[in-house]
Amino acid sequence: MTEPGASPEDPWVKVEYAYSDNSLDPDDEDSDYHQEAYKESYKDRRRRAHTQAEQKRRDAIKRGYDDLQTIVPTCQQQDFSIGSQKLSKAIVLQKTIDYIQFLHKEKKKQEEEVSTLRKDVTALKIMKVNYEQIVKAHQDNPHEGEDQVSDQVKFNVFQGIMDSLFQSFNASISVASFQELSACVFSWIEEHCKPQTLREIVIGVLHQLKNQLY
DNA sequence: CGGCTTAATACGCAAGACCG
DNA sequence: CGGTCTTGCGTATTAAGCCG
Repeated sequence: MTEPGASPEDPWVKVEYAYSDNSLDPDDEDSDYHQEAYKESYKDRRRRAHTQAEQKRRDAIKRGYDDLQTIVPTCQQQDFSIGSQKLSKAIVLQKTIDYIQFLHKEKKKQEEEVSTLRKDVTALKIMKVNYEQIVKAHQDNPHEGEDQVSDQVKFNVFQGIMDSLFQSFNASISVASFQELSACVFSWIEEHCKPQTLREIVIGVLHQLKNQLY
């Protein structure tokens, strides 16, 4: 950076600002000896300053590698036959990359697990509501169900549910080939076999059968 | 006053020497 | 062989001076 007041035409004056040296007088411009000596001093000072700056830069890089080795668990594993050994920079970098990739995979796995657990919670909540309804129905009419339900009744319930599902399936899927059918099945399941939909179907079938029986 | 030029300085990289 | 140090070089940044 240029010091204020320094003339660009006279670099050695600028040097006086940047690297002041009491042993050399930059004002003594008549002396070639002093000029040369000052030039040399300037060069030396520049070189030293640069060397120091470079050392500082290397220190910063070294600190970075040391920090990585401290932070990354796979860099801390020790070979007990040798003891704690310093890893090369290349190895520290490679292990760091591997560790970051491992963390990414772990994160993805955990996100998938959370999603699955959320779905489980929803399903369990629905089941809980159903069981509570069953319990309430039993409390309202304690003698209902004491008679053994016949296989025929069970079959009728199952048949009613399946019939209802088939109607929905048949109405939503109109395809020309088996390949098309295969492709449609999953989207139909996702759309029409949601827990809430199934619950409504089952309730409808049970109501219908109940009316028929009593 | 804003844009351009110039010079000094800061910064970063790479090559080569050296060391353990 | 890997790390460190020194040094030269190129580029970016900054400040001063000049000019229309």
